[in-house]
Amino acid sequence: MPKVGMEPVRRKALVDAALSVIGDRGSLTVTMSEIARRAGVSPALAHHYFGSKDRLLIETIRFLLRQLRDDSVKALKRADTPRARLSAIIRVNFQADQFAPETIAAWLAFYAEAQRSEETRRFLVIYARRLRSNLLADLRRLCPADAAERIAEGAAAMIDGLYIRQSLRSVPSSIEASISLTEDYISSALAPHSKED
Amino acid sequence: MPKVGMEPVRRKALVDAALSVIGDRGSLTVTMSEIARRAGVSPALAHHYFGSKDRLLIETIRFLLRQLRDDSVKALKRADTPRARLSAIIRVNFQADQFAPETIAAWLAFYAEAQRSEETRRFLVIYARRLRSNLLADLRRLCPADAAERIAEGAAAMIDGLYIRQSLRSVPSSIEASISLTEDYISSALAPHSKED
DNA sequence: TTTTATTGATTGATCAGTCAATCAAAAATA
DNA sequence: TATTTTTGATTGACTGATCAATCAATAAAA
Repeated sequence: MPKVGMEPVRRKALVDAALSVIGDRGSLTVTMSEIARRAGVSPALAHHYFGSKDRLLIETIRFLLRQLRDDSVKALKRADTPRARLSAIIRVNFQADQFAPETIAAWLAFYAEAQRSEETRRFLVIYARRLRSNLLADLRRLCPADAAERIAEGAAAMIDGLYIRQSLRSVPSSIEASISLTEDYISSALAPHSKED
Repeated sequence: MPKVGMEPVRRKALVDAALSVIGDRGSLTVTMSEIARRAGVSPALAHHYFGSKDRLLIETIRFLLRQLRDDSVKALKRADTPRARLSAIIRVNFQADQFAPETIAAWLAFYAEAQRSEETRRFLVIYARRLRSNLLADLRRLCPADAAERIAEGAAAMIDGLYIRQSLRSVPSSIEASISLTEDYISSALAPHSKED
């Protein structure tokens, strides 16, 4: 089996496996053995490539973040008006794969971890800021700066809140319902500033 | 020392200690020894009274929930108009002690735990439903039923979202800012339904 | 004396992390 | 081309630490 060039393959497989195990378990208290087993390698190999469990977990959250960023960039490219761009941002956050129970569980686990790990916290702060500033950029074109800031703050909070509420699987709020709730918030918050009507 | 009637005293001390340790650590992966130490007793005593770590944790979240419910009941008693009651609900959720970093960390930890523990999940679902139905009751008096449902959903999500965003301590959003953001959401969502203007 | 409160000592399980050894491909050499 | 050397990939077995849970023993009240 020892073919050369396995490193990137194994790293990817281990990060995928970590995400999958974390999603299933809904917690970061997963063992290296379990992750390695799902990736089809030995626990020792996971340590070989990542050095420690913490590093593997950090790489895993970076992966999650990168994916969301890439999706955002792609979606924003397809939208032209400020209002369409706002809708695109909302849609990306509630995309099917983002809204899958395992993905939500993983994000939640990382939020909890951020209370202990400074590095994890930094990554999540990056996410929070990015969401806020993406919204802000387009809102500024639709209303005064101070209103834009408030609406961005509110919309970001609503998105995160719909997300966390979804994690309880209590009121099976659908993707569409979440999107339209956020859309309506932005629309009615913008209403007083719209030129027409 | 063995004075009779210590059980309720110890139970309370242990639950308080658990909450405190969880808040500090920002995680449920805390040891019984640590909790017991903070409560000033031996780990064995904690097991004696609670049977297991899981039970102690469950009692701890029940305590958190009961506290929030009691505060809500008290606040609602002081408000008379529907709109004032809505404000009261919002204010309770952003109360100083609820918004303290350790409390937020504890809630977050329990949300993560809810992915694994059915019992923990049930408790959080109760919280989510209560918030929603408290809001709903008064909203129904201010707008049509379908709009009330949507606004309740949105406001609950915004509250939870502001909460989780606060946990990152990135944009030091103040209590007042969070309250007014939620108030504004409700006001502007209600605007189209208001009799005047 | 019986009951309640309390603990120290111990056990058994779980895990992250280490390490020496193996195996096979690739590169170097003959 | 054939042979040897080097190197990357991989693992099984092990270690040390941590921790939940148990239990027998003690001490003080009732």
